[in-house]
Amino acid sequence: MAYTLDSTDKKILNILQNEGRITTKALAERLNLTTTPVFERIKRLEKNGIISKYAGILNEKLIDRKLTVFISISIKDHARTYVENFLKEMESIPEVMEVYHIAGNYDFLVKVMMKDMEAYQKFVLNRLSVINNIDHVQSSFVLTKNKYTTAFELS
Amino acid sequence: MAYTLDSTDKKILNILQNEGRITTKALAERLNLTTTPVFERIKRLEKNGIISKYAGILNEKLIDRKLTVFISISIKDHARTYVENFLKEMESIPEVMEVYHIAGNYDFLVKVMMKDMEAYQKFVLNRLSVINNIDHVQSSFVLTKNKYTTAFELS
DNA sequence: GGTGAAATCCTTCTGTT
DNA sequence: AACAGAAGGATTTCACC
Repeated sequence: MAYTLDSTDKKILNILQNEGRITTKALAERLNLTTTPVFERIKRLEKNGIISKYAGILNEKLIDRKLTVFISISIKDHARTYVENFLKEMESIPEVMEVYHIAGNYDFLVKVMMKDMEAYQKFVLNRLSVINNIDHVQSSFVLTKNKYTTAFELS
Repeated sequence: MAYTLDSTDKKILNILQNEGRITTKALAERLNLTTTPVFERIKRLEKNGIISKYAGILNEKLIDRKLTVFISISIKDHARTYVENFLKEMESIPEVMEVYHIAGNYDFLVKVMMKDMEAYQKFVLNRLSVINNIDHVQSSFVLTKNKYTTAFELS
């Protein structure tokens, strides 16, 4: 790695991962430091890309995106152009939140979040099934989200 | 829904989802508004739980969590106590980032992020295989993360 | 690595339309 | 719903340890 995180960096990151809008001053008080070193450390962590962004996380139920589906997809032709075409297509669809190239029974795992089953049907019909390189598709519908975090526990 | 989001709310949310630490003043300037209405709208969106939190998002490669695995798990006994026991166990493991109860070929989808394959082996051996209600486990190793966003496109 | 202080900028509230 | 203005805080830089 470019450099190592000391215990103060880790404490800062553990807090910022869960309270991204905390003031530097409040963060400094929790660590029993003054604002200057904390300010400088945060700026450094941002500049080095360790903190890649700050995200306001919305409650999907309250903005009418109640349906989450994980779609396992295998493709027929694994030639580069076909794979890139598939990925470009997925990239352009706003309801597609995540796309992973995976090793295992399928080639890709795709997470979509949408309003309801009708929207999902339309997505499959109009966006997925029109890609003619697709071999097999298996949809896993999320019944409950039992755990979800973007925060790593740094120690 | 409790109330509807107007177009100003949506613009605020679209920005805060991607720039969670932006100042109210800078946000207001982008919308050609003064700080007061923007400040009040943000507070309301937070209070109503539409914005559930602000998260600093870290680059997993730079903090030594290069391996992501999606684990599909089916359980033998679906009695409530067994399910709750499984979920409690997953909840307590920091490398487990996400757990979904799903409908489909498996019962649960679990996302873990760890240092390397050795750490994953230890996780399977010491945390997963000791749960004796587990029937079948299928691991999908992430080769590349092609798309990842926590932001919904509100319009 | 850290502190303290000063200038600047932002937040937050009140009064007004 | 939004604006303008003001007081109190926070950010950011700088000199110093």
